[in-house]
Amino acid sequence: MKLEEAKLQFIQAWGKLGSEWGINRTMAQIHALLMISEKPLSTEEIMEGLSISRGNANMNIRELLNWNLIHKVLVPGDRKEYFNGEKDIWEVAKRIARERKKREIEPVLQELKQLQDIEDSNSPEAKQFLATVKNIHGFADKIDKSVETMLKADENWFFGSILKLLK
Amino acid sequence: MKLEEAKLQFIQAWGKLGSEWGINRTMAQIHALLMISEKPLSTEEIMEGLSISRGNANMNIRELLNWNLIHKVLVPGDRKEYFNGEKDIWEVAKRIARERKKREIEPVLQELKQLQDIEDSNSPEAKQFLATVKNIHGFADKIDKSVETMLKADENWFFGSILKLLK
DNA sequence: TTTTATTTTCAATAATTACTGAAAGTTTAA
DNA sequence: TTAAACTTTCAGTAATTATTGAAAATAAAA
Repeated sequence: MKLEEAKLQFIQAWGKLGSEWGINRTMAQIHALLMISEKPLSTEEIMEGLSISRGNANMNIRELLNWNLIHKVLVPGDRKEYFNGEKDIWEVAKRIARERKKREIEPVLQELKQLQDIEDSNSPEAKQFLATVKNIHGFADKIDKSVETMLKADENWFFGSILKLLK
Repeated sequence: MKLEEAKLQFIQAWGKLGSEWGINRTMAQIHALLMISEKPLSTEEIMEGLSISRGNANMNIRELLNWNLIHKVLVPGDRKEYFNGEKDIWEVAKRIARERKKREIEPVLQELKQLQDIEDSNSPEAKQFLATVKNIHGFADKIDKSVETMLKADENWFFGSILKLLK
């Protein structure tokens, strides 16, 4: 396979994976493009590389900056902004985990806690409800703590600990 | 809070969480409804409970059956099908993990393996590309193996192993 | 059989989400 | 200043994804 072909396929695959997990396809594609580029790219180059409009490129670049998945690079003597992508996938995973924990897991934990405070908690209906909600709450809390662990750990330690269970 | 109100809020929350993670909102809501119901529900009851059409209910029920997240229950002397949901969230997590590993992680692993086989792998461009792809491939493989571990483990063992790292 | 209850399918439509492109805004250099 | 280079915004549009509802298919009962 030719390099250019492989690059395009990689970008497609990353975009597809992103969209399957609730991340905008273009955002994932820009991220992919920057991960495999040896040098930082400008907005123009990103637009060109993915055949997308300036507006689309800009919006998704901002979002990737928010997620800390790419960084702005200043090139001396050039007014344009350039961007480079984090290339260490362990870092990428940690940053995604950090964002999603904050945006999605924590609010659900919050809500589940509230839902356990219901009146007339003695009917069988209420008991079933409370049992399920408590079960999920406990689980979500463990996930939350596991993500925290992962954010503190280094890759080898983290996976080492899990994988040695496999034997 | 009243039980009925809490139930509705739970269904909303579960649907939102699902859609944030690439799972159809209605599918997640039906699953939520069945998790907190003490008795199996018919298609009619699900339609009613969520104010959705028969077609929508049917499609998503089939999909939940495929994912093994709900089960068909036969009520003697009744022609209708009833469904109940898995209420143990650890089981739910394992079943979702199993499906997504199969549908999404495995194909990506496959593809990443192919992408490493490129011609002219000596240019700096190609080296950057290969380094990133290998990095991701190795990572995805670890995730894949971790999910396998989780599928074999029981909940306490699994989380115990991770959480004790936290101290 | 024929009738009735139930489930499945799918074309049409609605809802949601993403994208474009041009105008407005901002920054730097002349 | 003014002009040029660049970035951001956002209304309009396109693309995608989800839903409806009625007809067709299937299964059980009469």
